[in-house]
Amino acid sequence: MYVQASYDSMPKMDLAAVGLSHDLGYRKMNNSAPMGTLQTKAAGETLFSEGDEADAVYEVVRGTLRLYKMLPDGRRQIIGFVSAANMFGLSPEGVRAYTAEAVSDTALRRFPHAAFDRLIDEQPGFARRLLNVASDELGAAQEQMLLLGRMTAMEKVASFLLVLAKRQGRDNARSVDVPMGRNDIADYLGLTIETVSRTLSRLKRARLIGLPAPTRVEIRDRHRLEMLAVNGAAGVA
Amino acid sequence: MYVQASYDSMPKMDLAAVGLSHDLGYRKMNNSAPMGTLQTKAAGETLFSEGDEADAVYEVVRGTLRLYKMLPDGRRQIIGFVSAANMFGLSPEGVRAYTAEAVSDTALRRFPHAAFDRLIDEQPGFARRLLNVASDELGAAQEQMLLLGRMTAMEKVASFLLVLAKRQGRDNARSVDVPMGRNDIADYLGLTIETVSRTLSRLKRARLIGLPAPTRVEIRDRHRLEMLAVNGAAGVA
DNA sequence: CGTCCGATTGATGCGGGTCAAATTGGGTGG
DNA sequence: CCACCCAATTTGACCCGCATCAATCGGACG
Repeated sequence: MYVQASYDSMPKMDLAAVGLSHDLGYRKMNNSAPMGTLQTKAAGETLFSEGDEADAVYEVVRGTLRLYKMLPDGRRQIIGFVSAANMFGLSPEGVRAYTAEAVSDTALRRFPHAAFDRLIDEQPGFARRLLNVASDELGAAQEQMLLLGRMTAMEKVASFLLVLAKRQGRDNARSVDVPMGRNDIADYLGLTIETVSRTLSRLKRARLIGLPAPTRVEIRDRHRLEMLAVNGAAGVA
Repeated sequence: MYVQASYDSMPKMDLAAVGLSHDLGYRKMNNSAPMGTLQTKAAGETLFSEGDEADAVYEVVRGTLRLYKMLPDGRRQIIGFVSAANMFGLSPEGVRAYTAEAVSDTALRRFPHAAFDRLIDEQPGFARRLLNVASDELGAAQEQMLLLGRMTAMEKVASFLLVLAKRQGRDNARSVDVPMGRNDIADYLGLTIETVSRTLSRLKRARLIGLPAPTRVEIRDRHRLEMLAVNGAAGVA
């Protein structure tokens, strides 16, 4: 399992949730042969649930997943969306802390923990890479805490759109793909679907965005949107 | 810098914020000689600020710190409290993502990143330990997202008290020390100080807790408090 | 063309924020 | 030991942003 380290221009990886991308080189580490087994999930299907035994890490090949936690009465908090070229599911203790479901049809590569652990021990630098990924994830989670705890609905929605855009972003692409429904957005931002919908409508009315379809947002005035992401509804009808 | 691994019964460590504790053995790793330089901060003093260059990791020897992020208009979200025997401040990219301030008078040990990185590379197993810590932190951050996004004030406060108790916990200790003020609690739970105060008062009136002093909470009915942490205000006057 | 499901829009209510005032208690000096 | 001071906490009155409840709306599909 020893391989030559080569960390440049490799697939991206997310450790658990939040959309940052990282190159880990797990592919080249196996001499360019892709390790891990491929599998698919149709939209809405569950990959694993809170409480399940955690015995593998996943890479998203195609599609998007939502990761969420639930309260006993059904209230749901989505802790992150994971899309192509990102990884998730690393949890050292044996039990899943959240559920993973396909938002759209997805293809996934599965890496059993055992193999992953071996790499950590045998491949110098690999662990540090993972650590960097974990720290970035942690940073993103902390950013989301600021959003959930201290931002208004308008700030939350504006921030969300900008993060989506940046994540997909060919730089300043006008059109952003929104694969998840309003329900998912609401449960990610700590709002209701009605508030998400109303807020998007306000942004549309103010001509900051366009909504050609529910799953597509056209950013018309990025600058003002960025102002809103920090200053709230000030300046929007 | 090579040492013999020995991971049992060692000081605890927090990677960034949230109160989980982990044994990393960084002390024994240096042949029992404590590495790192000692320093102190008086209550209210700042250790580092958001945006500063990150060049060290810290261990809390005595006291408690708050880690927080702020919006440009002054709104603050505390992302975690760190107390004795825990660590924080690991961030691979060069810039601090949050500010660290002393809640009470503190003593800290400072570990420059360079030395830490060397340990990661040279000490087999150390990186994996760190990774476990990071993953636990991430899990705690996700738990806090659920709290911030989907819990009521009552659930937030009840959860907070129970986490505090468990963290200090000689098992089911009645009396919990609350070193941080109402302002800090509010900014940690995404509430205002008035709401925190009112909620604590309700719990006191309902005889679930006692408040012998602002910095001390006596847990009188742990069971009902646990119910509240999940079911909200149902069943409290 | 009808059905269905997600999204939008409208009307109303409430949990928690805001503004303001009283209370408490720890620290200090007489 | 006591009186005072000051900051933190608590309590009160009121208000608002977002949730809730309730219709429509609109596009995809048969």
